[in-house]
Amino acid sequence: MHDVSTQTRKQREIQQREGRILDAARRILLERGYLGLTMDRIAQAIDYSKGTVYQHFTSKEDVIAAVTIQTFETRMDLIERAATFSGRPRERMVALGEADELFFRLYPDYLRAQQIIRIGSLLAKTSDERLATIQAQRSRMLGIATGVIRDAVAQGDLVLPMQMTAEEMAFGLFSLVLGGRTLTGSRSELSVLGMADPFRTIRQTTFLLLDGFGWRPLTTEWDYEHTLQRVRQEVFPNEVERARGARV
Amino acid sequence: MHDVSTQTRKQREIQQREGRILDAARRILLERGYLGLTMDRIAQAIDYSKGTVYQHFTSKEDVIAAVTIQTFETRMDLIERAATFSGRPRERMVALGEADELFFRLYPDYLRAQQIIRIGSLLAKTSDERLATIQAQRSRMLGIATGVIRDAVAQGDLVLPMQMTAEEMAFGLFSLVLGGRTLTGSRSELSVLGMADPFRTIRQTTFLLLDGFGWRPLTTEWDYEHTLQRVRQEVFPNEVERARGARV
DNA sequence: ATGCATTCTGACGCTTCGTCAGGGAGTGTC
DNA sequence: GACACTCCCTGACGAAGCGTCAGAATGCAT
Repeated sequence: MHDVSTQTRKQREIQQREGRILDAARRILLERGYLGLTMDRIAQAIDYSKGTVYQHFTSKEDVIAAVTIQTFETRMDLIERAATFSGRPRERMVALGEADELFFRLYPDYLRAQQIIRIGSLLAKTSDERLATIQAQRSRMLGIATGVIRDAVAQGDLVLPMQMTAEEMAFGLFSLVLGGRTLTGSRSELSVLGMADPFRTIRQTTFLLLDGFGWRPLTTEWDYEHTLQRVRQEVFPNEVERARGARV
Repeated sequence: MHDVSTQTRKQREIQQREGRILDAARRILLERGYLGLTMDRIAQAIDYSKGTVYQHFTSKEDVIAAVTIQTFETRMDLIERAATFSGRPRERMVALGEADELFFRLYPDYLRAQQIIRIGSLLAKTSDERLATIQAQRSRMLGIATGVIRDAVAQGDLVLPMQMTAEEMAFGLFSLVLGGRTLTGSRSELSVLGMADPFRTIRQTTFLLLDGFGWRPLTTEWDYEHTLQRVRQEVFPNEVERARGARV
């Protein structure tokens, strides 16, 4: 073996380069879309040869997967912070929703990468390891949501309706949010719908779905707008500020 | 000008070929995914040269768009039939949901094509005319949903909650269904969720969302399972039978 | 048969992908 | 400082797909 510090320097350089690749990919993806993202372009952007890029990623789909994995960590960070919010379980669920809304406002490129990756035949081109990571991330996020649901049941705030499981309820909530974001993402669909503030609509619909679940206290019994204010001030003051700045 | 009937024969032939192209594309898309769909492959499948395929479509994305447009007509057909179902407005909304569920059961390839087309930079490669058609189709479908919502309001069964508009409510419903289908589409996500019957879960969640909207009669006041049975028997006997056969 | 119009074809140039033989650059040894 | 060794980087290359277009083929009219 040779000098450790030198070894490390090189390794650090490589590690760093991976970050630069992802940054470049993110930018290109946002500017030129999926078809505009090419390995040559990435290589040129980071001023290395294509072969070097291929030492980090097996394909351009693999790069995109890595982009989503990286950004997902930020997403989880916000969600985990939201989960620490103290209050009735339903208030914590509202906090989770707010965390995710802020996330999508702050990182609009995530949605795009996500949608590309979701296309079956593309995901198949990523490395197995990355695939497993994505799987693990999803289940981590799901765990937090079902956890809050179970807490609500334990506290007597919620009786699972129609013999649904906590997972099925979480599935419903995720569906609503994912679908809403997807529709929001394609400008043309929004214009058809003539929606002013899709984020607000998704939020309101989520509130009403929770009412439909019979999750106490209902919106008629509790001021969730106030809860929202608290979450924003107490948990996400910086993010709210940044989201205000970012035009989405 | 020459003989009209001959002219027509040729034109019919061309028309017919367009159908064959779409059929082939659908099949290839289902079997080999987006990346496996190539213009050469399509040409080979219909036993014509690539150039001929290009006389119908400008690009492979254009083909996919045409696939969705064609299948969407089937979707609209089911939805329009559902809209004729007589009953309280909420029952008609249930009928719409059932129509769409049957549609996705019967034509699973639609979801795939849809997701591809939704990716911005791909949609950009389709012809303007097709783009306009897609736009028109969406607004047609939206119109039916908002129509039912407005009927409910007119009949006093529904008071729009939280100052939402009919369009925003429709947006919420579409979001839920679209998101649910998307999650259902990717096997890996389902396995994480451990869902037995995602279609049922989406249906139940929709019911509960309508409850959340305060749309009378609520599930506690009315047997919508019975409504569902009626819809299936009275409007979609054939489709239900076919859906039973199709393993999705 | 001949001319004309319309349609079809596949070879072609171009782009991107992913690979890999060969050329550094850095490190350790004497 | 020379040499050997390892690790990393490079860009040229074959393969594959895209979209085009000059020319062949087909069908119709006279």
